[in-house]
Amino acid sequence: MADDQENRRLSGVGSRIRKVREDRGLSLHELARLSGISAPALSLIETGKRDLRVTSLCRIADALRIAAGDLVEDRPAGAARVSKRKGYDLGDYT
Amino acid sequence: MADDQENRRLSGVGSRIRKVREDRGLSLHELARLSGISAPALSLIETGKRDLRVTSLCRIADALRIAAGDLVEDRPAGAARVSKRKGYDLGDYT
DNA sequence: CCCTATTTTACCGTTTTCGATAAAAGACCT
DNA sequence: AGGTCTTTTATCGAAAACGGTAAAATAGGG
Repeated sequence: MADDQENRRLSGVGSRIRKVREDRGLSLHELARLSGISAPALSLIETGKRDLRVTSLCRIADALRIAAGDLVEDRPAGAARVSKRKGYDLGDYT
Repeated sequence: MADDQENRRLSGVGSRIRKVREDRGLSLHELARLSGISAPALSLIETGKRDLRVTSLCRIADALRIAAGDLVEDRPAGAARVSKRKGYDLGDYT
């Protein structure tokens, strides 16, 4: 762990959460009440210092009324999302 | 915990992982090697018995070459995804 | 400056993930 | 029947999440 790539992932998740929360005009304490996750824990999550569990992610997403998938990746609101794949052409997989 | 809604969520995540893995023709052991998550752990995850961490979800998604967000929610491959938002009109938030 | 609200950080105790390993259970084939 | 591959389940120990609480920072407003 302390992997650099994973840190970036968690930071991305955290900043996305923070962004939406601030858009909603919510404080950490309010989001804590809505999501059932304590404010200190939320702080760690939003700053990318905690590797949260999937159910926690979903609780936060529900509280923010956003799709949980939109928190784990940068997904421009109305993105087209074509080509998830059709005929899998994945390289080596060795 | 043992919340019913969360169990459904985890089951959904697990079955989505399993589906993609089988589409790729991978065994649990192979996915374990690709993702760095042990086969027993993967078994628990795919059967919805474990609340995995976000970084684990991402490692699995990377190994399967799929977007991590597509694992946490049912997102029909080429879905339009309109209207994630426009002007937030969320009800009470009390 | 003081006061208040918000956020961050630290500590503690409980719970849970996770890898490793092993064993049990299935599935499929000859 | 055996054999092999796959999946599930169990147990163990380490690491980490999480809530709670409390204490520091960090803002903003008067």
